[in-house]
Amino acid sequence: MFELKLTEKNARRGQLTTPHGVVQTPVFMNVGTQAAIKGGLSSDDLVNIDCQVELSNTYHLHLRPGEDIVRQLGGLHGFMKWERPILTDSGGFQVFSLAKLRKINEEGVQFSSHIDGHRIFMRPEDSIDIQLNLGADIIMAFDECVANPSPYEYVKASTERTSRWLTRCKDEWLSRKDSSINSGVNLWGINQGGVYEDLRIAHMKTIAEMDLPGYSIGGLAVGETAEEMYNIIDILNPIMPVHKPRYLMGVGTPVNILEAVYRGVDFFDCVLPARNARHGHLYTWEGCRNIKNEKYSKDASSIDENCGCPVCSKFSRAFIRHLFKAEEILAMRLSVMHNLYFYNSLMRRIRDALDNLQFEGFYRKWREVLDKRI
RNA sequence: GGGGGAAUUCCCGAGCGGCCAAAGGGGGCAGACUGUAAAUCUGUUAUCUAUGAUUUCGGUGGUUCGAAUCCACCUUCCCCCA
Repeated sequence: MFELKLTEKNARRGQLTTPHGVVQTPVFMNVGTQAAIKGGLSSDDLVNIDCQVELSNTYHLHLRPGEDIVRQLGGLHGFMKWERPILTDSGGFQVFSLAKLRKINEEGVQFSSHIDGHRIFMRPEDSIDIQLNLGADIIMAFDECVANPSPYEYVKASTERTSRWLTRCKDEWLSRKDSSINSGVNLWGINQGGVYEDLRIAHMKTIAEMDLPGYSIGGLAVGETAEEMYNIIDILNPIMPVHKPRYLMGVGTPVNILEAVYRGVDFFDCVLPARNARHGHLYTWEGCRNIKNEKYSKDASSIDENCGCPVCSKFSRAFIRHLFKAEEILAMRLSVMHNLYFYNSLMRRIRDALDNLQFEGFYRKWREVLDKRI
């Protein structure tokens, strides 16, 4: 259950209780699509970088190793030895990201496996079944993450289908959850509608009536401008259920997150910090730096002098740059640890600011800094 | 001592008379990335007073309207025979 502890303007400070513990919000969920954080981090590392929730993926784990194996090995928690909460995404994002490898109809989505091409037909019921077998604490409705730009008529039809799929997801969840390996599992619905305000509002009203334990905003950060994204959040804010968690899927940059917290969002996830880390773009409290740049070749200081992460307490910029140039996997491991620690500590600072009712000032200060390139 | 082969831009390497500042790869430099088909992808990599100009293909000289490409000699390296 979700408890809204306090608000400052639209920003919210809350906590979510799950079968695997309490989550303090606003929170950034660390993405481990295939039950692993890319870059070589283990569940121990996740604890050390202050991760509250780990996120994995239905489509990818269904293909490999398969949810039956995961279930036999204790669900995702036992499989990857992670004791804190887990959220699984439904495969809806793969409807978008693997668009060339799938066909949609009313019944569901036929994917051609990106690994070997074999066909997988995924209905909403199948996505829920897989997620229940994976044993997540929060499972997501199976939706179509609609590409941007898309014609109004397409988005309208797609969003209406996503509503029908949500009913099927809810029915499957309700009838199956008590006999699943994690009976306390919650299903969250996903809002779609592209950049069309009326479709967004109509869809949110429809899914809010279904009285699900949580709601997310999907289909953003897929090509629209940041202002369009913020506008969608703004128009949804007054019609989203107040006492239920709000999750902005797949977002975003540190400033995106700050702006979205300011607009009332509680949950986030994004591959950006991990992917950027693997590519040498490291976040600091002065902005983002590309550690591979030549100017760091002799720099003895840490990635961020003001960072308390296990990497910054020890290693120099020059060393990490060298590891990238030498293509040592340690470059990625250390960089991913740093960036995820940065995101998790950003969220901690946001929560602290809210607890002290000083988020407004925090927001105004850091929105100017965090996306800078240095 | 005799015979044969090779020298190309940061490196390897293609080119064998004009379409060559010179393919391709590597390396270098920089950029992109937002519910992860991403350890991926893109740009760039002689110089300048830059929609043009100048200097480059071991060196020097020559043939030609025109040479990285043909000729002569020189230098260096590799292989084979003695």
